[in-house]
Amino acid sequence: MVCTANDLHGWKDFPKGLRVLLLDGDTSSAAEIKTKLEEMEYVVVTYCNENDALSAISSKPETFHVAIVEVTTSNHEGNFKFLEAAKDLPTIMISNIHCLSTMMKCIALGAMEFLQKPLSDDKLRNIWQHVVHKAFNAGGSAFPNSLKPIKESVVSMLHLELENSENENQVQKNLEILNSDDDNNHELLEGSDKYPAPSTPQQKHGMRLVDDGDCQDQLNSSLEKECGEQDGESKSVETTCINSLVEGTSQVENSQLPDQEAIKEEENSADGSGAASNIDLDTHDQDNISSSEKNKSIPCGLSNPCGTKISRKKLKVDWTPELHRKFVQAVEQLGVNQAIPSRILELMKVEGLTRHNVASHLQKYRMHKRHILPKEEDGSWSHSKDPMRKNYYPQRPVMAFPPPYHSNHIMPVAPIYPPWGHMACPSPGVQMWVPPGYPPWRPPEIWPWKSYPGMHADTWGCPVTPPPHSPLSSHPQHISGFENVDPYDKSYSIAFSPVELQLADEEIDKVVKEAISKPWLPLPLGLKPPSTESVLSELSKQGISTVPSHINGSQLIQ
DNA sequence: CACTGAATAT
DNA sequence: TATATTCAGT
Repeated sequence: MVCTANDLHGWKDFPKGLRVLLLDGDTSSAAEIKTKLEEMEYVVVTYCNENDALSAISSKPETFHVAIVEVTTSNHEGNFKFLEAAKDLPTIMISNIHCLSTMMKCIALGAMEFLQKPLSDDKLRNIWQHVVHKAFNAGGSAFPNSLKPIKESVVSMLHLELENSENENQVQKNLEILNSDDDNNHELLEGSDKYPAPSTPQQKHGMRLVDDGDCQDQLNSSLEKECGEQDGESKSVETTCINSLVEGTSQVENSQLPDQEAIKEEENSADGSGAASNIDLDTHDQDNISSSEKNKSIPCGLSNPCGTKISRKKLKVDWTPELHRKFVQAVEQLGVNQAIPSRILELMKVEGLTRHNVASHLQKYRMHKRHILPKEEDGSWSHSKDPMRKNYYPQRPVMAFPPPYHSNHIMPVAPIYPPWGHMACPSPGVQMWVPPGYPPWRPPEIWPWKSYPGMHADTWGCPVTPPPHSPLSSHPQHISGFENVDPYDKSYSIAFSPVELQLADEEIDKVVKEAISKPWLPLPLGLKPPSTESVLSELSKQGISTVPSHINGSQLIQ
């Protein structure tokens, strides 16, 4: 298996958001540390006396991942108390005092580390390592729930290393040991957890083992995923991890310089379109030695002696928000009915992306647009659970932009309805019938897709322009064509309000057309199939005098 | 043959 | 689940 971005996802983001309890009687020192930590994207809660801190951890033991506790000559009894009370919380003692016995006592009582003030940035930055350490060493029932995701994340990564290193027996052996050690003994790595973790815990042993060029692309795309939105600090943290993974950098703290290469490479690949970044999906010059035997590349696939650079299994494309945004943009530019993989591919201009990749993604995209994933089949849809949804109208089908509008940001949709508009743009979510009791349409932003942090609500591209009106506000009464179609309108399932009644005619028109174009779908409540005459009459009212020949074609299904 | 879109596999 | 791969149809 290759390094997937997902596998690394949890890891590289990991330090970010880690919750730190900071107990420091010296408020200015506390503030300084808090500031630093927050710059490093830790979440810090400061306490100035141990009682507050104690009550905090006793009432909500899962609140924090790690604690930093100051020891002074005057308060160390209290802090020792904290230390004992916070056995499950990786705790780092900090102090101005240089008393060996105090240090020893702290450590003996379970502190992970004893640091002298002033704290270096590096020490602070790496406190997450204690969390990981604890996550792997804390056993049994004492294992804090808050650490589980972290452990899972790391386990996932280690597992991945295992699979990636088939070509290195030594490495694999080490990893097996490491993996089998997950649950308890880490002598091999750390000696014993009675002793303080060094400031650079041995987790790096595991990381160092990852040495597979295969990861590079994926890592880049992972990087790319985050770069758009995150500040430099967090980037440096994550690339720190990545670098140590890829290059075997052992000193995590020092790895910021090498980072620049990766970042630069990525920046270079960013095109001029203004997109935040660009994926470098390279599908031709690397090998995946661990390619599966089942694949056609079968027998000589493994460590093929003949092939220096064999055609390796393609990397999974990670459809990052950015990549997806390009995709959606391309689809929108093309218009739904022109959005075929090859053209999307052209418009996306993403190197290495294949038509197949796009086709696959397009398939999924369409599936969701057709809300093929029926969830909430109960009646709960009528009263939106999502407060946003209420104000969100899927208003109109995604239409092609005229060429001048091909900018790289999502344009307000000024739909262009070609004569074949309603046919050309089935926009199934918009026009599809909804059986009674069935969720009429789910705005894309609440699709049950994996939601990327920072993924914009319109990332899935559909309603790019929130309608200027709510159903109860001044709704233009004479919108031509189908623009007024509002499949989400409650009028399908809920009593018509007086205002909504104004829409009724339009809705009926819409319904009629829908019925014509999709005869296989059930009619909405209370409606009978229209007669051909009435349909034609309605159409002519809309200025459509002739019914396109394909209007009844089953080709509409596609 | 090259492509699409759906089905199926991983 | 997300993406890749396969497959049938054009």
